[in-house]
Amino acid sequence: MADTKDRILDAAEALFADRGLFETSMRAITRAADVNLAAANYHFGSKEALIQAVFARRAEALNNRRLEALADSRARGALDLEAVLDAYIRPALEMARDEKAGRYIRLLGRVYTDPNSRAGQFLPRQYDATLEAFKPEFIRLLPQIDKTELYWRLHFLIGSLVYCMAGLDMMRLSSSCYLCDPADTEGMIRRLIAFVAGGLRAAASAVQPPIQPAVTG
Amino acid sequence: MADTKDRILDAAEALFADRGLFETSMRAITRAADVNLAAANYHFGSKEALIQAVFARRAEALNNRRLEALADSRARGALDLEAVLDAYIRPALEMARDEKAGRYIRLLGRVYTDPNSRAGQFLPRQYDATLEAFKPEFIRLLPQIDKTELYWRLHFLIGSLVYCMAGLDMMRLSSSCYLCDPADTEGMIRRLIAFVAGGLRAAASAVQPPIQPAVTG
DNA sequence: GTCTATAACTAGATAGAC
DNA sequence: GTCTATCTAGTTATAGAC
Repeated sequence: MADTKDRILDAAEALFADRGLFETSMRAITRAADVNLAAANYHFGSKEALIQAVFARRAEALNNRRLEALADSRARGALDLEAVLDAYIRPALEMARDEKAGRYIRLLGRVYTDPNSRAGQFLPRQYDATLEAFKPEFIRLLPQIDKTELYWRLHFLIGSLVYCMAGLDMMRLSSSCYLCDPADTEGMIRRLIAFVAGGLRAAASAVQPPIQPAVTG
Repeated sequence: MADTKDRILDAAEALFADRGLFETSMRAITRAADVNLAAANYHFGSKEALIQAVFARRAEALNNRRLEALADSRARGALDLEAVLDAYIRPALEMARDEKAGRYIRLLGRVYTDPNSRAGQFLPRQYDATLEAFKPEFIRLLPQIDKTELYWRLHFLIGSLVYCMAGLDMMRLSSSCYLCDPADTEGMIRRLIAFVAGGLRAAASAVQPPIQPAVTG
């Protein structure tokens, strides 16, 4: 049996992932957690603080799993591009399969594209350092790609990943995706790695400089 | 001077993009539009109906620009993978530069990862047909990629694109992206096309079948 | 730590005058 | 079509008994 604080965090995490931060009331959370409304405010102080607690609880675990995966691969000496991508992508998508932590991954995928959400203010702090730790590997493995280009590509990579995290429910968005099995985590991980590896390795010359070099307003 | 209905749509679109659907009250919208609260309900009936009207207003324009771009390229006979991607990606990201329609693109990018938002229910209907129109071209241009693999890759493509649409504000997510200029629309379009083209073309063999073929729960 | 009760406020929607 | 005023129901947060 989880104690009150954990039950509130679990219920909040699940409801936030399903309905959104703002759409979820403290009353709905405490009802789901079978806890008194006043108790939630006693433990967390405010809804805002509860939101932060929900995110803080899992961020460190995800960061650690990514950094450990990178260190493990490095220890085995086999640090090619696919291995680096695996270390970054796999922890997130495997966590998505976990019944409880999976709700956090879905939630994270949702608020990631939400710059004005309150989450947009602390998420960078929670995940920036880990991305920075991966960056030297990308630079080393893709010396032919200039840095501006590379950073754009990392941006695109994160977009694909976040979209997968946000929910495989979204696959309905295209009716034709009936062939894709959202439950096939391993297939999704491998396919995503192959896709972004291909994108990262694409010839830099494929991008011509803008037609109007610098004078554009 | 726009009439009342358009002023309400404009204000709603802007506020929805900045704060989210649920976070924006009818009062905030009518205040921004300098319109009476009751007038908004008179014209649209409910907040829900107003939300639908905001999305419906621009969806057709975006679809048409994509389909016209595809037809134009086809008419010029130069229909390679990059041209197809350009026809799909450019209309969205160029629209993002427009002062008014740009707010819709940001809004669209945000709600796209929000399957439980009310928007998640009508967005598929609004954009599915257009994606279907592009799909035969991808199949034709990438015959070596099997369909399941290809549909996954289209999913990843949409993820990258949506992330770009959602906001270049997000680039702050990684401090190192100071090199990327979010205002460089043309550069972003070309780089995104190069990236996803590389991903779509990646060797299919890069994805091995899952370790446990079919028996996994 | 947990509860009841409630304060203080905001939401969407509408009735009815003009 | 546009307004004021208001209804009903929901929200966060807290005071104070236990």
